[in-house]
Amino acid sequence: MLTADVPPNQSIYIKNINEKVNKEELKRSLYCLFSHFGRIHDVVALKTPKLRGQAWVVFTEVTAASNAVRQMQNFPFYDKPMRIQYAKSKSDCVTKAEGTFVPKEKKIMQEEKVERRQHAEETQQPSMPNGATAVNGRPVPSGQDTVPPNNILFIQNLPIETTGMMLQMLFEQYPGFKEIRTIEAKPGIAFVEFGDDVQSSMAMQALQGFKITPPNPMVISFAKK
DNA sequence: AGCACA
Repeated sequence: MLTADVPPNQSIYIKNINEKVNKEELKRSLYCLFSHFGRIHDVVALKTPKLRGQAWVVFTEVTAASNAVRQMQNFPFYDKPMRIQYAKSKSDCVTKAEGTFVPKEKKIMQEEKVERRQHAEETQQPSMPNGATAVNGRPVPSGQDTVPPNNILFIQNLPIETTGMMLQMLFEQYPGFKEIRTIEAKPGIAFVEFGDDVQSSMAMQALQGFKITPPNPMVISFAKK
């Protein structure tokens, strides 16, 4: 009832998105924010008059989409609560993959005013900053991630000789970085605070699996509230 | 509020 009567779909439809955020940044943020639920096939966002403030995130699994719809419902994203539903139809990237794609001959190009008020980037695929789709060669898990997003990250599996300074060097390059917190009594773990959940997610995605020393790929998750 | 992908 809450999520409208749209049948499950591997693509989710998100609305009530802050329209001021730049399209490419939006796609990157969505990718980061939702990649914890499973592998993402594509993120679609348009800034046309009809479509701004909305976006689609295409998962490879319906179950990932289901978890995303439930867990991220009303998530404060750029100061506005996300409203998430299943998409009404399959995404083109999906039908293309399964060979059932049909080009739209119905709709002729009637509304083509490519709004390029900003830079004309053409990076279509929301690739990750470090190109990582897996941590340590393992696929990104999707089940254990029931911890909701948090502006504070929990870092594990650090070599015991890691210093706060070393961590700061790594994390301060990401927007919104606030501080590193280590615990004397507990080497090997740390907390890293960011301004908000979106920023912490970006850093997590970028540094997930990063090795300060070869045998110690970082394991980053959201801290529990 | 608004369901597209060229």
